[in-house]
Amino acid sequence: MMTISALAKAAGIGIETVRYYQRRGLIAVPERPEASGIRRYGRDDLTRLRFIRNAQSAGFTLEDIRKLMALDSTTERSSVRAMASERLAIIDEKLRELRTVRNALRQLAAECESGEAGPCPIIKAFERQQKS
Amino acid sequence: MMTISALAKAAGIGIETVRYYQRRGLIAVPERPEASGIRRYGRDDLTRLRFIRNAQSAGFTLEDIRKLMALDSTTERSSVRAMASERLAIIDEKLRELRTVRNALRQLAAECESGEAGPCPIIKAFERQQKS
DNA sequence: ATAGCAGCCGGACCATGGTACGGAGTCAAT
DNA sequence: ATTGACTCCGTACCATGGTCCGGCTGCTAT
Repeated sequence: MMTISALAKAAGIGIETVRYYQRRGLIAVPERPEASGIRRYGRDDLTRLRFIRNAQSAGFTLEDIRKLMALDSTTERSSVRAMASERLAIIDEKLRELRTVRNALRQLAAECESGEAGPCPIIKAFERQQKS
Repeated sequence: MMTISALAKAAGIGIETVRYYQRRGLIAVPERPEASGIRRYGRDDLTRLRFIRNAQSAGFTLEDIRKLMALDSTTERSSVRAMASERLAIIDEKLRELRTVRNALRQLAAECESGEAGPCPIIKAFERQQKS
């Protein structure tokens, strides 16, 4: 069991953020133990916080994440599948996009590297890979 | 030459967004032609708007983009290179992250697909690929 | 010449994801 | 038993990237 600051540190976020998640209903607010004002947190809380971080980098919003976690212990498989595959499609799209953009940037960096005369054609570099 | 609404439409954004970019100094506010109240926009403006969209999907903030465009016509090559390669590193990291996350989601979807008994282990699915 | 749709403009408002503040209570060490 | 560090809690504030509003002016067709 740990205090909120230990928890926040272990999860790599700020204390205020933990409290913010509590307010948003993403993590439970533990009971105060036996007439103490200080709440204690356990491994489960840490696991949930890590889940939140990972899900965030998957592009889920905090609201999505709240719903996902609510589904975790239910047998609502179809909802979970739906959210996962929807997000999967978005991620695949984002991956394609990022790869394209990376290539454009690489090109730009390369062209900017060679020769020292005149400006780098920044806007042009992006023009060449107009997407959609 | 076109009106603001034609410009916005061509760029795939809203009129208000165009005006917002003007306020932010990302695109110029054209002179009103000869005692008319209506400003006219040209291909250059469209090019700039498209550039903004592309740079945004590369993860540049509007402020970054403003700076980049300001550099476009200067000979400040080193600044451009610095911004490009910094962003490039971030994008590569993001790509790695997204790929990991995608695999976790795939796994989740797959496990959730097979069998209809019990809950899907959502939180667990992400746990397995704890990053950094 | 007048209706009615656009454009112009400043300022207010919005959602997301936090971050900071201040006053009060708690706890451990000196 | 007092100090100092930490906790709790509500509320306010912040940055980003827009979006909406209302009153005004301009333009065009009838």
